[in-house]
Amino acid sequence: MDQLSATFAALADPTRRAILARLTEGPATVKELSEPFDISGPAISKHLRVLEKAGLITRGREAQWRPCQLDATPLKEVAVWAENYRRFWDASYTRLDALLTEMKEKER
Amino acid sequence: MDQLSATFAALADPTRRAILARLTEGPATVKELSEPFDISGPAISKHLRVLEKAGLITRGREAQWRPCQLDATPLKEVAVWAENYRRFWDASYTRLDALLTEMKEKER
DNA sequence: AGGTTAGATAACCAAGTGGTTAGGTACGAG
DNA sequence: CTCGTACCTAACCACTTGGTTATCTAACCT
Repeated sequence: MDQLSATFAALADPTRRAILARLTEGPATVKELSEPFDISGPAISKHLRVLEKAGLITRGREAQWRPCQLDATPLKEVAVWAENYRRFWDASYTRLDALLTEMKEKER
Repeated sequence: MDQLSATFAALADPTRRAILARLTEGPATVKELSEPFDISGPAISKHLRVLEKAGLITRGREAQWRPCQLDATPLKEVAVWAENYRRFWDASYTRLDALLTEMKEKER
């Protein structure tokens, strides 16, 4: 699986997006991350492994804790990818397109 | 499944992203879309249904053809979502953060 | 040494995914 | 009317996913 696909797949789950959102406030242990959710520890562990494989988090070691930290670099690729489609949703780009078409019309 | 999750899930497949890329050049029939890929028609049909459910394409009817058209509005949500993480990857934002921290230090 | 806590792993399950082949529908052309 | 084309649905398969419970390791605290 390529990097971009892995990132999109990781982001497709609301729990994982919530974990990322939490990590914007700073590093957290697995226990802290699991607190807001009504699912078991192993389930969180799996989510974290998916996020780690996608390169969205890094994990350290401190005694019996394994603190997680956000790594947003893959999200830059996502933003860049999405931006390529801006002209298909952005009204001003649509107007620009219309203007260009009009100019071409006048040229003839 | 919420809208954003559906969009991310749809984008997690390279074939579907390639289909979207093709549709930026204008509408296309199912046959035309399937041409670049070495997979069966039904497989393409399934991909198109996923894209349609995610609101990324719309489909018309013209005789025996079912032309597909890009609808990029869900991608705007993706771009907005990703932008919220910009400060975690963008160097200039990091520098801004450092500046703000420095200013706070001086205040004390 | 013994108990508690943080976390990972294993084994399992139901549901979903991406692909296939086979067969059905709808339309245009001869 | 019949044939070919475009497309869909159905049934199936292997694999993945998101969850569970049970069990393990590692570190800390008495």
